[in-house]
Amino acid sequence: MWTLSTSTGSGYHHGDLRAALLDSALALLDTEGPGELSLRAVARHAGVSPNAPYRHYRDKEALLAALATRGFTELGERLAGVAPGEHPDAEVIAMACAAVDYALDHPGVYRLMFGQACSSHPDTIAASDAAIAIVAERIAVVAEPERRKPLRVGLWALVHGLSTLLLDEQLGTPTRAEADALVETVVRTMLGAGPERPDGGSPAG
Amino acid sequence: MWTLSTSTGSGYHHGDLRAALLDSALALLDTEGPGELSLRAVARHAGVSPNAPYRHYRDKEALLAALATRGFTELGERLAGVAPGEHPDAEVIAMACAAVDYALDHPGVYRLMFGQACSSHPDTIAASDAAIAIVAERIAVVAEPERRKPLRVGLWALVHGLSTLLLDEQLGTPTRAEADALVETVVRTMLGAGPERPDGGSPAG
DNA sequence: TGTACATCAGTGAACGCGCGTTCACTGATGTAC
DNA sequence: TGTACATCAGTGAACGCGCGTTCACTGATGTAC
Repeated sequence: MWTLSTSTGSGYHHGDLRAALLDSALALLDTEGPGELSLRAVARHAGVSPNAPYRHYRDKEALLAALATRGFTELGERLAGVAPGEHPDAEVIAMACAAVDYALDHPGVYRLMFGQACSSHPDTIAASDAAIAIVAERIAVVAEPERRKPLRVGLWALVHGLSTLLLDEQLGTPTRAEADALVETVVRTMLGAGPERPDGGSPAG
Repeated sequence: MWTLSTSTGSGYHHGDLRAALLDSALALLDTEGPGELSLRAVARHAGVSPNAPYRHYRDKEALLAALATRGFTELGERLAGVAPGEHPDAEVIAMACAAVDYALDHPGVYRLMFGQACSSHPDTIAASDAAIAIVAERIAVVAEPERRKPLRVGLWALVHGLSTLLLDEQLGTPTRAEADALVETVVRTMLGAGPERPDGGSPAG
């Protein structure tokens, strides 16, 4: 089952354990959340002995860093994939929804990404910076220069807050559709745009 | 040192171990963060044998719940203590700062309070609801009815997002004063009020 | 005021557990000839 | 095409650790008489 990425399938040699371990870690993380994740459990899930991971990652921290890096990369792709809308505010709202969706799709990885632990690894930092840059770039279009920084931080905080509150079930247990609708309404309200005004309008502009 | 709360001070009997354990847990939690907190470490910090806590708390979870409950109560007191300002927006901003300050003062407890783990205990839920009610009450003054819910959720998410991003050092490592200033600017910007307009003005009002 | 005793609130040793990590080893792979 | 062998990528057992929790026990307290 893991062997489809290469031609080998002997059983003793795995094929692409490095990637399979990341997949396993991701699967476990989205069930349990980081902190509970153990390297042994990852190996177990990948069907491999407890120390096999050490052939591919220096230690547990290295695997977590790789996971967080992959997370930021995927998040960045989603953000970059948001279609440029006719109205800048709609675009910002769509990006907010995309980010929250990512968090809801990958709770454990999301928590890992924004926890304190993983800020150290250079790869992770680079991937994180790249994702942030995508957002910053688009916000620059919406707001006049001196409002950009607070708006960027505020949006980030708003989205991150919504994500974690939803993940931790502090906003009830909405369906995905309900959660998306909530995020849209909240972001729209906070941006000062009316609930349904199509052209949004730069707040206090 | 722990015995000042009662008259006993023999050494064998502690005096008020129940409260001392909470104090120890709080101290440790603010250093390390939850998840790393062990019951044994709490007992150690309180200068007591590993199983002494079981005399006062059914298990580890019960102690954590008590800690989270205390946290919500203290947070509620800070929020309630925000002086009613002349301008409603200023009041909301002051409450946001108070909440972020609480998080910065008690990182570990804050993380515990808003983690998934502690939402189960009824006392904790009650304390949490009380704190939220305080905020909701004041927001009701600022916004017209149909904007209240998104505004409340949005503010909560914004404040929670700022708190966790600051705690996890994702917004650099500002001093307390810098952090407060940032929070004020961000909240003001997100509310649509101009950076220095004294009367704030209900956004999009 | 003094003493017997129930109760309370600690101790210290032990349990089983899963963890991260290391060790010596071995099966599979692929390359040189 | 066949074979020897270095290298790679796994195995299985073991290490020491700290954990949550339980057990039997004991020192201190306070109350009844």
